Amino acid sequence: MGATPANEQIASPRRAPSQQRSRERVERMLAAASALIAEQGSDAMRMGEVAERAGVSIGSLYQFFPDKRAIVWALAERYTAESQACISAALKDISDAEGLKRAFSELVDIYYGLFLAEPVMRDIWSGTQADKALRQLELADSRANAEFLIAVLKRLRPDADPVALDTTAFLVWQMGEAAMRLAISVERQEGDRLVAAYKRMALRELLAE
Amino acid sequence: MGATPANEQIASPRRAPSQQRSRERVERMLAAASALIAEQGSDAMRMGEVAERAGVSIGSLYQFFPDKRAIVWALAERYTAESQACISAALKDISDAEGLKRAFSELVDIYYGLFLAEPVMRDIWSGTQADKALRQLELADSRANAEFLIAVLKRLRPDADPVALDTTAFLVWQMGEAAMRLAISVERQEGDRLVAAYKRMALRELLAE
DNA sequence: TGCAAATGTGAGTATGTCTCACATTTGCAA
DNA sequence: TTGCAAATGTGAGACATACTCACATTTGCA
Repeated sequence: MGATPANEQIASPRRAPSQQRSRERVERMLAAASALIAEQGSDAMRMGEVAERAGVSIGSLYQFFPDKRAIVWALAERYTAESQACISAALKDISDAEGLKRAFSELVDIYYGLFLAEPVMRDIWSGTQADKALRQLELADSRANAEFLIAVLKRLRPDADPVALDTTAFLVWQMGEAAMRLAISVERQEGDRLVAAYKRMALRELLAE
Repeated sequence: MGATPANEQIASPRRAPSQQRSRERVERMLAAASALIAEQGSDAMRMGEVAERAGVSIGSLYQFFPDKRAIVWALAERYTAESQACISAALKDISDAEGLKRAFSELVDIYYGLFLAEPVMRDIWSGTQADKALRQLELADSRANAEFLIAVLKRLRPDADPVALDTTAFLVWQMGEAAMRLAISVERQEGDRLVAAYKRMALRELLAE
């Protein structure tokens, strides 16, 4: 292994490519990075490999991207910009509950499809630079915890579809973990509000199935 | 910066400490790691520093932990084991909806408290080894996206508490992103079920506030 | 007491990110 | 056309850090 120093900031391209030539080269760098991420994941992607595949020197790479993360981030930005437009379009002219229902449902499908299809997004989101193996262990842990919840639900609702209960309980549990993660990443006060809101949401789902 | 090779597996302690002496030393290593993580985060934690602070050589560290992640994971395991017991106790004897309500609510509070108080858990969960800065950017993006949802809700429910709507929309949105991440980490079929379940859950929350 | 297994050591290796001094090309004004 | 500054390009190597390994020491036990 090598080092990964404490990181301080996200830096934007160190220098914007102003000439045609460099713009094309930057494009090639991004394409190479995208391909490598699709093949091996951003963690295994090597800067030297990106440079080689793009047909540029490693120095050129660092001319336009201050560090490795900047490349990944630049790729991610394209999708987020794209999806932002899509979101605003989908939710723009909703006037009633029925409209919200349809638009929201469609939006989720589109998003899900995007995540499924786009290797770069998959890589970035399926653990944000983290370990695949570690994530699997976390999931196993989470499943074990959700079991307790499943047991409760099955006791309270013996005649419900078991698969549906499993899904609900696992989702509720995972949403809980996600809510906690979120809560500790924001201001304490907002975090408290979010956790309280999660509690309501989860209970509504658990009780009124 | 240094290298971070492709990672393959999670390995357990390379060798279990069988003598009293080594058990104490392993304990010191974990304590040192825990302190360093609390101070600077696991990403900035250096193996050499852990060894030094524990008063052992770096070779000893690797005698019992196959790699850096193993240390972090060993620390995390203590908490997960602890919390697992807590969960099973809280959900053990629930027989009615009222009981579930109370027990679940309590459970969430305990969990939230644990996350808030425990630096190691904070570190592991607040982005699983990932960038703090990147996470902040993601959050900002997510907030921007949630804005569209907030706008819709305010249109549909002009007289509701704005702060509550903000919280709900942001939470629903974040839960959506979390659900997608989850969905692409499991088998496709289960992923589809989870996304569908999220959709129901989110709409229930959005419509029946 | 002796010896094998367990444990301890830290200089050295491997592998990666990123820098820097210098070469080349481009746009443009004189 | 020429000259020159700014933009761009290069890659050897500085640098940082995880991890290994050949060897030293200590322990449990017959």
